[in-house]
Formats: sequence, structure tokens, C-alpha cells
Amino acid sequence: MAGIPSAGSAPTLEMVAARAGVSRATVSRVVNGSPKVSPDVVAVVQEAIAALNYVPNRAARSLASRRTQAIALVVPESTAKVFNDPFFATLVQGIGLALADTEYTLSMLIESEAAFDKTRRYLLGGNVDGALVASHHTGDHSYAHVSRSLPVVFGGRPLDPSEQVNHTVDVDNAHGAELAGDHLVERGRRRIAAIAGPQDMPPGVDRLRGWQRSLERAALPIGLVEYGDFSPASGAEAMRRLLAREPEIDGVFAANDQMAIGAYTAILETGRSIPGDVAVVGFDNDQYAAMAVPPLTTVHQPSLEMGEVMARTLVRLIAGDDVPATTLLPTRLVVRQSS
Amino acid sequence: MAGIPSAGSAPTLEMVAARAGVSRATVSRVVNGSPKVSPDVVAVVQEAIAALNYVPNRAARSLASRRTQAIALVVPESTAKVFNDPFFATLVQGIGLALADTEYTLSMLIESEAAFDKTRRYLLGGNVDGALVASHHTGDHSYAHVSRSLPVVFGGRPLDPSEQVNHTVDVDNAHGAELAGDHLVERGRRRIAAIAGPQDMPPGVDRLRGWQRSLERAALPIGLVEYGDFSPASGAEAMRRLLAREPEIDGVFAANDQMAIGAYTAILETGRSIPGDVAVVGFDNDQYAAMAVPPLTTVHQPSLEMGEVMARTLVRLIAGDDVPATTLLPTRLVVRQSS
DNA sequence: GTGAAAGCGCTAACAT
DNA sequence: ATGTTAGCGCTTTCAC
Repeated sequence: MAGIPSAGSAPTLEMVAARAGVSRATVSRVVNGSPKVSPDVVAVVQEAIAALNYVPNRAARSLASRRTQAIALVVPESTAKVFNDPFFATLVQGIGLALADTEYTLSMLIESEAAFDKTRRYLLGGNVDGALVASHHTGDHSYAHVSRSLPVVFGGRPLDPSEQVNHTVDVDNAHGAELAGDHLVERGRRRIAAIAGPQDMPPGVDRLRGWQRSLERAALPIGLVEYGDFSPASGAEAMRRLLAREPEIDGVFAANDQMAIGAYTAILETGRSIPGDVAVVGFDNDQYAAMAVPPLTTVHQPSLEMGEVMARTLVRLIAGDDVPATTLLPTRLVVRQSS
Repeated sequence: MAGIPSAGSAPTLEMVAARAGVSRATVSRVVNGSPKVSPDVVAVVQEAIAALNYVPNRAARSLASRRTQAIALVVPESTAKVFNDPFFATLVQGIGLALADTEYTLSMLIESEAAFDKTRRYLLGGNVDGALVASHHTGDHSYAHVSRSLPVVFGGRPLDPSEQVNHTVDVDNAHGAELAGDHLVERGRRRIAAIAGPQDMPPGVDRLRGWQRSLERAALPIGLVEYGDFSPASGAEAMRRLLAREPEIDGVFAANDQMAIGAYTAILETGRSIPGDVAVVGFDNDQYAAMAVPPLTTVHQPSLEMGEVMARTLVRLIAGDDVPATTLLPTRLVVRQSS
């Protein structure tokens, strides 16, 4: 009992045409909503379509029209591993939301070392009308050349700013981190540390830079930095190293909420209190931030909106519209009880 | 500066044939790895392919061969909203992993009320060779009929067990919940409550049932139940209601880790301790479970494996293999410090 | 082992 | 407003 029991073969446009007593071209026009078909004929054709339960074959349509009505979402494997990252989940949600209004469908490509060529072929093989590259990753530029033959929108700037990537949508990470730093300073903290993200990822770099700018403006030292990989465990470890280096730390900025939650563990296990002894500020405003004990002060990142903007930008790009090469989305501080 | 600057049109099989001095049929054979082509000809053709940077056009190939080499992942919108659910994220990861070894690509369809027909058309329009339906949701059966004309594998059983759905892969939720209940009982807890999930989702039902079975076996009352929607906030609220109903609660089982974390908040804010006053056990073993303070005892759910099994099952189904109608994956208890 | 020829189901000029 | 006629780029018998 395996295989596909499909009842006969699928109805074709030709069968609809025969049943409606018109030409295939007319059926095609009706299916594609052409304005130049008389209302009565439209009715007859639609009846036939319904009766036959006809669904156009995409491969044929795409072959003939040279359009696919599909766009690819490329997710580097490293990101897929961090798929648990709520940021990414929300991003995908935003993309889906924006695409729901259109005729486009989403093809998700989980990129891996081995599959790099597979992905490239897919992108270049006429499977999609455009691609969205979601990445926190260096690998970005691997697809830069693809953007020469296919509309592509990147999420997040390339690591090397000099690398000219046509279209990107990014969050203002540096400014968000500055807000976090300023807030800690305003709260009277003076020994402010940072748990930075990987420095081979733009958000890792930008958030660290924002924090540095803020402390420098306040004439505070910027040496208390340890690095994590955006996971909770790495945040805990980084915090332990920081505390070992400087027990008097009274404030810490973590480059994302997951590491901030990890830092909570490390701080609390030493008997220190939050925010009494150490104030903590995160970044992302994921759903756990509000639920943490105490609730985490953090920088809100508009990930849903980022997904929507990426999708809409790509759709316009495919349509041949003129779209800005870079879109920077604003961030804002959400003050809770950890600071 | 918009549009696609593609340098000339993409190379076709015919161009490769011309350059290699063979027929199109031969090139096709080489591309598809046919064994009946002489080695020297293979070499010449591959050289031409490389020189032209040829990539086969999928639409054409799919039209001619009536295969698409693509499979769909259908995600009901309700799930997409809960996309933050780490379970789901990991599931997708497992699917991607399993598919990486194959020639299949993943097409993700985020299903919405409005787009139901869009999704159906896509599935039936010859866009994919099969579909994976990932759902915690009642809506499942909407696709049951699709499975009559397309190989489909469902993640999670249908809500109504009598509903015969061809192929499903599920986690043994009931048994996992029983393990959790038994553990609480063994720890000497006697006023054991449950924060259940929505009862219109199979995991919600099965996990509650498992907990009940365990308590009944221990001759303990099963009335202390409040419901949440699997979000941390709902877990906190449910816990507050439970504590209001019965202040002497000394153990609680939450149907997922997110609600368990929410319960932490509600328990701690009353000055109670974990596990001193109240032992807590969750379900899922997501990445936050281990990082919680105290680390959360929970039931491990093999979500990565579930994704892999779903994908592999579908691939075999497409190949016409005989595959079991139902696969149930085992769960196990992970004991940490919350109990 | 290789080539010739006939489509796969649809769209898009071009006629009418 | 509707029909006719070519293909879109590839796979696949069927001959050789």
C-alpha cells in the first residue's frame, strides 16, 4: 500500500477548454485574470474549471512564462543551528506574513557546506524569481555574485562594509547597543562590562561598538569584554570570566537576551543580586526576556518588521521597481527590572 | 538601477550539446548520470557544462519528467505564531538535515485562513513530489484529502484518533507525561498539579492524560488542573490560579518547558522555593530548561529526530516504498534540580 | 552507446 | 474578444 493513488491524471488546461467549448488561450486568459474576456465566457470557463477541479501546472506555466512565482529563503546552516534563535523564527514569520498577500510562495533552503553548490544551482536554475538571504553570518558574500543574475535581498549587512551588496535590510544594532550603554550609565553604574557576540558576525561587531561608544562618551573604561556565541551557556561562561577578572562589576550589557539569561545564572550563583549588585541589559527583546526573574531590560529589535520589509523589498525588486539599497530599522530600549 | 542584469540568457542544454558536439539526449543522459554513456563522451560533455556554467532548468525538467524534486513543508499559521516554539524550530532543522543528503529541496508554506486554497492549489499543482504537514493543530485533517493524490506525512497524530490519516510520525507524549508524574510521586509529592496545554491539540490532550494515569496509579487526586496555551505567560497565569485554589501544592507538571518557566515566576513571586516547596517538571527539554534557575527537570522530546524521521519517511513514500503508517518516537525523563 | 523526434502543459505573440 | 501557432528547456521512447 504505497505510492500515489492519484485518480487518473490531473486535468489540463486543454480539457477545460474542451469542456467549455473555447480555445486553450481563452482558458489561459481566464485563469490569469485577463480583462479582455467577455463576462459570459468567463463564467462558462470558471464553471468548467470548478467541475474538473482544475489546478494549473506550475512547471508548465513557469516554463512558458519564465516566471516562477516563488522566492527562496536561504538560511546558512550556522543559522539553522541557531534556529532556536527567536529572532530568526520571528523573521521568518514576518516574511510569511508579507508574502501571504502575494502570489509568491517561499522555498526554504537550509544551506550547508556540502550543499553550497546545490543551493547555488537551485537559485540559478530558474526555480525562483528572487532570493532572501537571512544570515548573521560571514558567508553572506558567497551569494553576492548570485545577486548579479537574480534579485536578492540580504538580511543584515555584510561583515565587510566595503563589500558592496546590492540590497540589504538591517537593524540599527549599533544605536541599540548605545541606548543600552547609556541606560546603564544613567543608572549610575560605573564598572560596566560587556558580553559580546562573535566578532565575525556584523551584529556581534555592531553591538559591541555601540556599547563602546556609549562608555567612551561617559569617559568610562571599555576593557571589560568577554565573548560568547549568542547561546545561553556561552553567556554564563563569559559572565564567570568577567566576574573573575573584576569582582566589582556593577553593570553588564549582553549582546543578546539568551546570553543575558546565561549571565543571570552566573551572577546569581555567586550570591550577587540583580539589579542590586549587577544591573543587566540584553538585546533582542525575545519572549523569555519578559519572563526572566527579574524581567530583563533589553533592546527591542523589530524582527517581524525586518522580515516583512525584506519580503516586500524583494517583491518590488522583482517587479522592477526602484528600491533603496539599504534599509535600516530602528531599535528601542525596553526598561524592566534587571537594571 | 533595478531589474536583473543577467548577462545574456542562461545556457541551455542545447548550447552544451552544440559545444560538446553531441546530441541533446546525450547531454541529458550525462546530467542525469545515466550509466550508458561512454566515459570519453561524459568527459567532453562535463567540460562543456563547466565552461558554460550550465545549470539545468527545473521547470523544464519537471515538466518533462513529471517530478519536481521538491517537497513542501506546510505550517499552519497558528503554529507559525508559535514559531518561537523551540520544538518546531528543531523539527525544521531535523527535516533540513535529512533532506541535505537527498536531491530534494524544501518549500515552506505558511498556511493561513485566507491562503488555504492557495496552499491546496500549490500542493495539487504539481509543485512538489510530496508534503510534510507540521502541526500541533486541529486543522490537520484539512489536508487529509490531499494525501489521496500526493504522498503526505503528518507530524503529530490527528486530534480525532478515529480519523484515519495515512502516515504520521509522533512523539510518545502520553508516556512522557507518565514518566513526569511518576517522578513527582517518587519524590514524595502528594498534592500534584498540572498546567495542561490546549485540549484541542493532541499533545495537550496526551500529556494531560499521561499525567492523570500516573496519579491514578498512585491513588492521588487528579483535579488540580489549569490550562495554558504553551506560552510562558500562560504558564505563569495558570500557576497563579492553581496556587489560589490550593496553596499546599507541592509538585506541578507543566505540559511544556515554556509554561514551566512561567510557573517558576508565579511560584517564586509568592516567596515559595523550587523544589523545596514546589517541585516542577516540564516537557520538551528545550535549551532554556537547562539554563533555568534552578535547572528544570523535564521530559526530553526527540524533535530533531522527529523531523528527520518525517523527512525520510516521505522520501521513501515518494519512492514507492512500503512504510509504516505510524511511527511513535520515545521520550525520556531528564532529571535536574527543580524536582 | 548515441541520435532523432515527439511531447510535458502552458503562455504569448500574431491573426482575425 | 477569441482562436492559431509557436515555442519555453528538458526527458524519453524508439531507431540505429
